[in-house]
Amino acid sequence: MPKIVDHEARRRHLAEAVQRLIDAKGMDGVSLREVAAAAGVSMGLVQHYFATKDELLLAALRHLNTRISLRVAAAPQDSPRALLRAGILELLPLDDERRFEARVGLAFLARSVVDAPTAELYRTGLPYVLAFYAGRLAAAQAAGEIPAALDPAHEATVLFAFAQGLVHPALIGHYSPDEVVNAVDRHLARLFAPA
Amino acid sequence: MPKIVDHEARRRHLAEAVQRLIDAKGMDGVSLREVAAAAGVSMGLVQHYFATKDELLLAALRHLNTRISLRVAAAPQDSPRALLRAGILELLPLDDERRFEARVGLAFLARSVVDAPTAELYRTGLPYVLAFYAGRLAAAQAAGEIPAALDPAHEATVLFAFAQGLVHPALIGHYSPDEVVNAVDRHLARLFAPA
DNA sequence: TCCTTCACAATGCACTCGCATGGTAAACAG
DNA sequence: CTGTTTACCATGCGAGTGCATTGTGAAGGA
Repeated sequence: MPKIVDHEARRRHLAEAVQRLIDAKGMDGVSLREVAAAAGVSMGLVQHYFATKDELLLAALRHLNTRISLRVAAAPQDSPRALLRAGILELLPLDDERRFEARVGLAFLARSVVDAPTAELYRTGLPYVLAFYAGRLAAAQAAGEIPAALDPAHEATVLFAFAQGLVHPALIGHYSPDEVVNAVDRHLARLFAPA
Repeated sequence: MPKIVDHEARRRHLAEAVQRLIDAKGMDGVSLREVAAAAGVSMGLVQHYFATKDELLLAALRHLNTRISLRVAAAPQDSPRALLRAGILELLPLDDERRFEARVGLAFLARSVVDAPTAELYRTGLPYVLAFYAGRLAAAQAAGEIPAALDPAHEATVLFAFAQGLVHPALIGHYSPDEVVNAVDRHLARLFAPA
């Protein structure tokens, strides 16, 4: 047996280099050579771990998704409302880290329109995201914090779409982070208003 | 004076070819050669009307914006509510034409993250779009169709972000056109509910 | 010791890219 | 007619692309 290497660590390292490149130059600023340079490795290594560029990009997207998911999962589980709020704010470019993720994420969103495997990733992931929101909404409903007449699934759709729709205006500077948080809080306040 | 040519017509023709290419292959599927081929002209002509590729892409985005704006402006001016609804549905991929526009628009949205001139276009355009929604909401308020306690500017933000957030899930097939329309109508119905 | 296997590295290839260059044809002014 | 201006076309260049190929060194099993 030859050298022992942590494959997953290498792949993560490369995926992060890809994300940094997308953040800096956009999706078409990503070339195998630049990825290798950004990761501080040779181009041969990149090819060793990813057979094609498509695989590399897909891995970068998966890595992004798991990072965000982990952060949401690590949010304090206090009240359904707080968890819901945290789950929304994690998607919005409120600080450097989330701004980075939002920029990269938007590039992949656009890619998914013309790349079937990328679209498939979103298509399978979306139900889980919506179920998360709907679940918190239903829990709040059970606790009597939200009118029972509301449909959690529909409210989850509105909430998620609303949050997603805030991303781009925030990225180009139309809304400040404070304005984004305020907009979200006003929306939540209305949901959690007494019937 | 040499040959007389309709410059704007030529530029529009090229801009539409660019949009078709973006729809088919995404933003990085656009090359000067392919644009020329898609437009049925020589590559030299493309260069004659656009000094750089960036200019060409920017023209394609402007052309897209004016097309959508014209359609919204042509909507029946019945009630504020109907106009508001029409103004939202025009942005959503409910039929082939709007689906085409949404796909192209999303590509430019992603580009605006890394291309300053593109971002500038969105940044200057957004206030007008939001003002359109806020204006219709205020009119409905004046007519007593919407609770006076609501803030038109905030509701415009929510409405527009919500609509924008529906675009991508609809594009990848998570929501059918009917589901999209229903979601919008449910949101509107709540706004227009008696206080 | 040999030999296989894995982990890379280096190079080369065929292709595409945006753009610059240089030419030609047509239309009108003089 | 000549000259100038505009509208194009064809070609070429240098740079960069993804990927295939080949080579090399190290780590263990037999």
